[in-house]
Amino acid sequence: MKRPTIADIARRAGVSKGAVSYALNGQPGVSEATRKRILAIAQEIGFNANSAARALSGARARAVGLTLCRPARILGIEPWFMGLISGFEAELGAQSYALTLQVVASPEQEVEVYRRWWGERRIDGVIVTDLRENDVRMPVLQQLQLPAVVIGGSGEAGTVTQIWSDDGGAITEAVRYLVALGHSRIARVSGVPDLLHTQVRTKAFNEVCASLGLGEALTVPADYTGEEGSRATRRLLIGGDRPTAIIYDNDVMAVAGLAVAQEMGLSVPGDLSIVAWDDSPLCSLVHPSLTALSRDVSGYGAQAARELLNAIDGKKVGNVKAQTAHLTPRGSTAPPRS
Amino acid sequence: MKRPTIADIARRAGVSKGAVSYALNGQPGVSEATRKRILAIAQEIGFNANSAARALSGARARAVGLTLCRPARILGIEPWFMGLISGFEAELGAQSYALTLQVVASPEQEVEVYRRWWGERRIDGVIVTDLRENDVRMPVLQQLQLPAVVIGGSGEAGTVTQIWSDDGGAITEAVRYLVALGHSRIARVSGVPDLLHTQVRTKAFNEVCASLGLGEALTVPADYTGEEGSRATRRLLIGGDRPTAIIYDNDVMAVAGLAVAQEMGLSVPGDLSIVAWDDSPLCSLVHPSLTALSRDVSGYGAQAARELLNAIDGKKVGNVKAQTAHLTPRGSTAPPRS
DNA sequence: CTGAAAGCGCTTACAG
DNA sequence: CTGAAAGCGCTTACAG
Repeated sequence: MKRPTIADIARRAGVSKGAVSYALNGQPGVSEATRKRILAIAQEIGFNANSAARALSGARARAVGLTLCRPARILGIEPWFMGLISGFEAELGAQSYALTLQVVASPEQEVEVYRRWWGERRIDGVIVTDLRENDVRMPVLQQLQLPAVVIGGSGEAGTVTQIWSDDGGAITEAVRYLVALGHSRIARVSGVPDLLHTQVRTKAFNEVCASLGLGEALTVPADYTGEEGSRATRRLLIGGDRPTAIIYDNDVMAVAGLAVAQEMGLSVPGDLSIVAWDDSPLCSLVHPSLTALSRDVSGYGAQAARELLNAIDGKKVGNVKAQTAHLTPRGSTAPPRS
Repeated sequence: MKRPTIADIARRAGVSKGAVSYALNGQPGVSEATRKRILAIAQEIGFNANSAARALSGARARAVGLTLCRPARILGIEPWFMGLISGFEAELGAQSYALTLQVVASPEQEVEVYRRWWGERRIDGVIVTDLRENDVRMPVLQQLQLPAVVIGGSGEAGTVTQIWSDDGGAITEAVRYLVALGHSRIARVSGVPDLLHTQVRTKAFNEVCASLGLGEALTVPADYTGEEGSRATRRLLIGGDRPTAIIYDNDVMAVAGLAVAQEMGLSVPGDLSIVAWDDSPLCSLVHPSLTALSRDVSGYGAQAARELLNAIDGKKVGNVKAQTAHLTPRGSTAPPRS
């Protein structure tokens, strides 16, 4: 059961190994008839080029890396990453690129993994998520000259291709919608404050609240987990002048917030309106279903993969703006009961 | 910025490349002093062995493969897979094995991916999930002699190492608990009926219901998605003689079922008790929190990875029984309101 | 204990 | 259009 090599094909076709390589890779240097014959033989014997040999002789590793820096307990229920991953796959699979995954505990570990992967030539590029202010990974990517694409930056020009979306615009739309419904006390439960896109959202939230005369814009920082989402929600609802609407930075915290409201005997949306970021099936799973800022997460992932493949091919690309999330009203938002 | 090779180390240490290789891999053939010197240099210049070269010269690819055969929309919210993945990682990372992921649409595609990966020598083994009756993947694994470990089989001896858990025992415990609370009309919403562990659960459910004299054990088949979970739940609750308790084969469907009950004006647990399989943070996220059959999913994954590494090392291992899921009572179960 | 060399399976200039 | 050969960076028998 030895796995077939180009030498086997060459022997059966009566040509050199070089010719087989050219034929298989669609390079010029073999006649059309020979190419056809070689391809037929390869097909017949179930040939797959040894990826190690290929990578070693200067070609690509044909794999890209993704590190996931979240504790296991949150990774599991945040639909966001799996949505991204299936988007990557749609694009990578088409080009038979593999996706190599590693779960890490900190950005420092991510850096180590990047170094190791790149040193081992195990991957041709990486997809970077959760960009932070002064992110430790960026100088390393630059130093290693590791092709990369960053997801979730602020859109500011940098040294690495970014896929970003106008989160500020999206949150502005959400606030305007709530105000139109009659809300004036609108609070927000945010994701990790270090993340760049959290900062973008916070800034936009503050601005729109100010411009609409809503007074102080209250953002309670959390970390995307259900536990922190619950805690932040309780903190907001316990006060005397409690908000009539809360915007959450992800769907998991919004669902947790809904549970807290129910547990406190508040009706949603009667006493409290809820808006979730990152619409996912989770938002439609609960009762009432959650109004959400929707975007095509797997499309976003596919776009990122496409840009990364371009970067690997040496095509320098600037930042790419993805679709802005749009509001999908569902059962969790309504005029406040006065 | 050329990446360093063993030749660079050999030159700096004044030894041959062979000596460097022995030193780096902990093989005998170099003196302790030389080994130390070589390791220090490798450390200093940030050497990582080129994985392609290593794999090509007969060593391992140091990667294992995992295919995920679920539509993107469900993958995203099912905590199960991410839990498994983080378990794999805990074990693989420690041995610096990489995890290669591919999302596929069907078992037939999984077979193709296995063939390609193995042909390319891209991976040393695969983790197989969602075992079905007469699974098309099994003969291929055997034919290719591809090291593998199967998750979620029935525990019957086969040609491939299995990690399995006693799902029958777990569901029996859940039914007994509900009966002890006073329930007699207990229904179940199952996962995909083709899957072996679904069949194991169904059989055990039927048996325990019969042995406790509960009459016909009603299982409505679904597919793990929220949509089907809702549909199945509606179907069960619409009838005249509706169940007072429902056991769901995963957490996502249980959450959907809870929403349906709420939407129909039924109180949980007053009018309906709910038990979810696969306890995950999702179960604690909703209100009321869901009673669940818990197990350590990422521990399960770690165990699977460990067995796979053993299989790759040629150690033949029999089936491994993992911890049986145990009942974690929460707010969604109570005596039925009569 | 160490060095020189073959070989893994490809790709790719270089000759014919 | 095709063949013969070098080379990618390791590992591993084989001599010394």
